Amino acid sequence: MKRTKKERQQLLIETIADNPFVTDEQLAQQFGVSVQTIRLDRMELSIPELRERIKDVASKNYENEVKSLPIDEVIGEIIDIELDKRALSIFDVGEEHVFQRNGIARGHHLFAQANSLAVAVIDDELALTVKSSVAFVKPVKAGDRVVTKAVVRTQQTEKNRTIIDVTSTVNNDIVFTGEFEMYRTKGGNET
Amino acid sequence: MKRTKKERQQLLIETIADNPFVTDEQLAQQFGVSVQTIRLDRMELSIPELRERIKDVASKNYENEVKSLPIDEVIGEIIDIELDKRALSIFDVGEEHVFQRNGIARGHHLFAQANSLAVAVIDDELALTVKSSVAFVKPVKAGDRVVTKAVVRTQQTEKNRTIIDVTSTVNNDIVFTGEFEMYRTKGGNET
DNA sequence: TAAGTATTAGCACTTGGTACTAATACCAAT
DNA sequence: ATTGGTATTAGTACCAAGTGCTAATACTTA
Repeated sequence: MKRTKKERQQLLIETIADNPFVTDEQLAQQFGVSVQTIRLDRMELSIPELRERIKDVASKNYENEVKSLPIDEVIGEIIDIELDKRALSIFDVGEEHVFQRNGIARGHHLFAQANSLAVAVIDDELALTVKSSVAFVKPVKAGDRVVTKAVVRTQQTEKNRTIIDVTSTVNNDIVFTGEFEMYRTKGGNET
Repeated sequence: MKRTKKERQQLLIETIADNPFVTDEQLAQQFGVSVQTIRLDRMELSIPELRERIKDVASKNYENEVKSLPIDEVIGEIIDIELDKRALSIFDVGEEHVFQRNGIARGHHLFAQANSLAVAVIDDELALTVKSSVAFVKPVKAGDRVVTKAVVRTQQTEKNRTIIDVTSTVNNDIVFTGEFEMYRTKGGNET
């Protein structure tokens, strides 16, 4: 037994906070108690039911969501895209993206923006990064607006592979360049 | 009547895109048709039901908020480190790190773990990634535990530069390799 | 007028719950 | 041991917002 209702309820709070998408049934199993117990716990703690929790999360986002991500799964905001040709995204660097010590953006955020864009520009159901070479040319600071451009290379090295050149700039200064070799399911030069 | 199914369906798409929180019943009323008609329309257009739509919005948020790339100093947990020599971290891949479509981890999470580790292993106040070449050798799935090892190359190419080789494995299978060229303020071969 | 599409109706069933009642278990104190 | 109080479990009826299916009706148009 997990000992004392109290402990269980504490755990319940944390579990749900951590993942609001969990059902009573899953919780019951996880804690080795009945579904009813979970329900009672939720009532005592006034934790709403799954659907309400989800709705909360959804509507919370929804307020600032409309502009944030028209296209799924992208770091940064895509502002222009021509599938299989080029794409452009912007990413505003915040305090949370930089090293406290020196205020310089962590490389992986720039990489993430570039990688996301490379995935997005490919007109395919499945695109995966196979290899990539990148250079962090100049430091990027909090407050900078990084404009990233991905250009699909026309000639293909081999079937199912596409090379994408990515360049990121801040105020027209190049801060990052990268070459991404992507795998795709469909060929990628016809259709 | 709103004329032609087609027009109604177009409107339906827009209405739902604009506000995913609307029920079939509300839509039916708004368009002056029956609930069944709305359902048929949704099916033809493959628009999911209210709850699914909300869940989508919610999880989209959830990803952007919590997981896109956590602010944390290090992506993954460092379990062993010898400064300027080697470091080891583990990273448990969750549903939130993968493409919904195919369950494969997004490249930038693996990159982030590797990059973080490369930064961490350097015994310096300031370490920045200058260049990096990486290869995503095998797909990583949700539930996988990625063990990443960073090894500092002994010979230096030039002053203030250090090369780090990073290898990530899942169950001893290599899934990712990378070479990171790091900038550091202090020399880097003494002390 | 007959065929074909579009629309509506109705019913059984599903998920993940609420609300409520009743039974049982457990632990302690008198 | 009996009583009491809390904790837990079980079971029922019900709800929202659907899916899936069948069948009937309406609208159009050749």
